[in-house]
Order: sequence, then structure tokens, then C-alpha cells
Amino acid sequence: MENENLRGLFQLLTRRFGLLNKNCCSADGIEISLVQSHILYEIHRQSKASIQQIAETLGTDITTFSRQIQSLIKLNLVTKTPDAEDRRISILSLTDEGVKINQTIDQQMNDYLNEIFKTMNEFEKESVVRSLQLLNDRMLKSSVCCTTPWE
Amino acid sequence: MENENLRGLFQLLTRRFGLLNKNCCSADGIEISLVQSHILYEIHRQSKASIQQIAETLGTDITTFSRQIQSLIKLNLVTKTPDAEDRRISILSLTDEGVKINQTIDQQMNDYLNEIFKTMNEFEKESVVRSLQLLNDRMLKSSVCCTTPWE
DNA sequence: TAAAAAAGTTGTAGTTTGCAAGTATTGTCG
DNA sequence: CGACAATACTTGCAAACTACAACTTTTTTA
Repeated sequence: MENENLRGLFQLLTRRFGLLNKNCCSADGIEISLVQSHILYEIHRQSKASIQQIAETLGTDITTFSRQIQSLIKLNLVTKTPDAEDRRISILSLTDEGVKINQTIDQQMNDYLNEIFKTMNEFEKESVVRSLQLLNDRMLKSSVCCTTPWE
Repeated sequence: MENENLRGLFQLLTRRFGLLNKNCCSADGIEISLVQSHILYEIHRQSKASIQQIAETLGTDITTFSRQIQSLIKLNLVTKTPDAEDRRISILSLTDEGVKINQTIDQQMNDYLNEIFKTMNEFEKESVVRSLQLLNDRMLKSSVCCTTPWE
């Protein structure tokens, strides 16, 4: 237990999830990239967030992110509205189309994951979900890692 | 439990691990990219694997991967040896320097992860590790997902 | 009110990516 | 055996992604 190769476990898991994610990013005839799907996801999750907030959450340079947003606006998936209180800030939100695409991807991902979970019994399922929640919580609270104030 | 947002759990976990990974990829004065660290990891894990095998495992286009390998060879971290039986095939392996860098990254990642696990009691730890193993196992065995024959 | 700071945007240049099309080697089938 | 397909990999090329520096605009600070 002590000499468990933790990195290996995480590396494999995240790679598998990443590959899944990669193949789940087209919906309604619109082909979006993996990065773009992450952005949609995060804009939806943090509603009324600014460009900088989302960029930080995703660990992306803000100049890169600014251009990514421009692309998504051109695709009519995202809108940018100036903050009423501070006009330097742009608030991001999804268009109806963006919401739809995000939901479709959500659906596909959850379908797949549920398929995986079907192979487990109730006890295992519950244990896995609780473990993931616990990990997320502890990683969020940890200060060991990086400088990025990822939310 | 049934209406757990599984995608969200995975998305957050993999993002946090990804950000960690991103910041853990320099060692011994050599700056390598996140992608490159994944490649080193996988070459080490599957010893004596071919270019195509690793590319498939990582879900990377083989032409892209070919060039990534060329870079790593220039950095003196990887070597390519023609297979004795089939001279079309190139077998990949790490140089001593490559092994060292991979180990350093491994160490850093495990240190961080152990720091996270320190905040849990024995029961929780064990449960989390078992859950990750179970997930990996079931995702590996699943055929639902994608076409990629990721090992 | 002038200077500093913050939020975004563009210039530019280097890197990454993947499809087409290529070479070299091996397998297949008449 | 010998042509033809298949496999493993490599390069040409064009598009996309990335980030540093420098800029504009707006807000905060002193």
C-alpha cells in the first residue's frame, strides 16, 4: 500500500478518460476540439464567470484563451457580455447552441461511464464515486502543488 | 447515486491531475513538455514496444508521434533500434538520461500524490486506491468506447 | 489627478498536429 | 516465383495551438 505506484494509477485513468473525451466531442454536426469541449463545460459550470477566471481554472495562458473564446464566438457557441460594474471584464456564457452541444457531450460521456459502472455491484459503485469525490476535495484543498489558483 | 454527474467527477479529477503533471515536467535542467513526459512514461512501462504501439496507446496520430520521437532522440532521452525480425519496425527505449528524467518526474508526482493521501485515514486510502484500480481495470476491458485499441 | 494595476486584445514567432503522399520492408496469393 | 497488397514508418505541407511582449481600455491607488 505504501509503495503503491500512485502516479501510474492516475496516469492510466486520466489517459483513458482523455481518449474517451477526445472521441466524444462532436455533436449536431459541429466538430469541436477537446480543448473547446472543456471550455464549454467550464463556462457552464461556473456561470457568469469572466475570461480570466475560466482561463485560470483551465490553466491556460490568457492570450491563448482569449483567442479560443473568439473561435467559439464565431461558432456561435459562446457569448461575451461586458460586466456592468467593471467594464474591463467580459462575462462568458453559452448560447442555446452551446448549451445543447455541451449537454450532448455530457450525455455521451455519462452514457459511457455508466456502461463502465454497470460492471460493478452497488457497493463497488458507491465506493468508487465516494473515492473520486474525496480525491477531488483533497486535491482542491491542497496547497502543495502549483501556483495556479485553479478556482 | 444513479443521477451522479460522473462526467463532472472525472473531468475535475483529470484536470487537476493534468495541471499537476504540467508543472512537474522539468528535471535535471531539462525542460520537457507534458506530452513528452507521457511518452517517456509509456516507453518505460511497455518495454520493447514499437513506435506504432506507443502511438496507439497514447491515442496520437502516428505521423505526429514519429516527429515527437525524433525530438526526444535529439534530446538524447530515447533511442530507436530496428527490430531484428522485421526491419520495418523500430523498437523504442529510454536512454540512461531518459530513465533518470522519468524517475525524477515519477518521484515528484508520487510525492505530491502522497501528500494528498496523507490527509486520509488508512481506510479511505485503501478504498481510493482500490477504486482507481477497479476503474482502470473496467475501462481497459470495456469495448463501448472508441476504436483506438489502446492496449 | 497622476501613476500603478488589472482585464483583455493583437503582433509575432515558434511549436504541434494530422492528412496526403512518399519509402522501405514484409506478407499474400495466383 | 512474382506481382500486388499490406504494414511500419517518414516527410511535405497547411492549419491550428501556444505564449511572450506590447498595446488599449478601464479601474484602483496614493
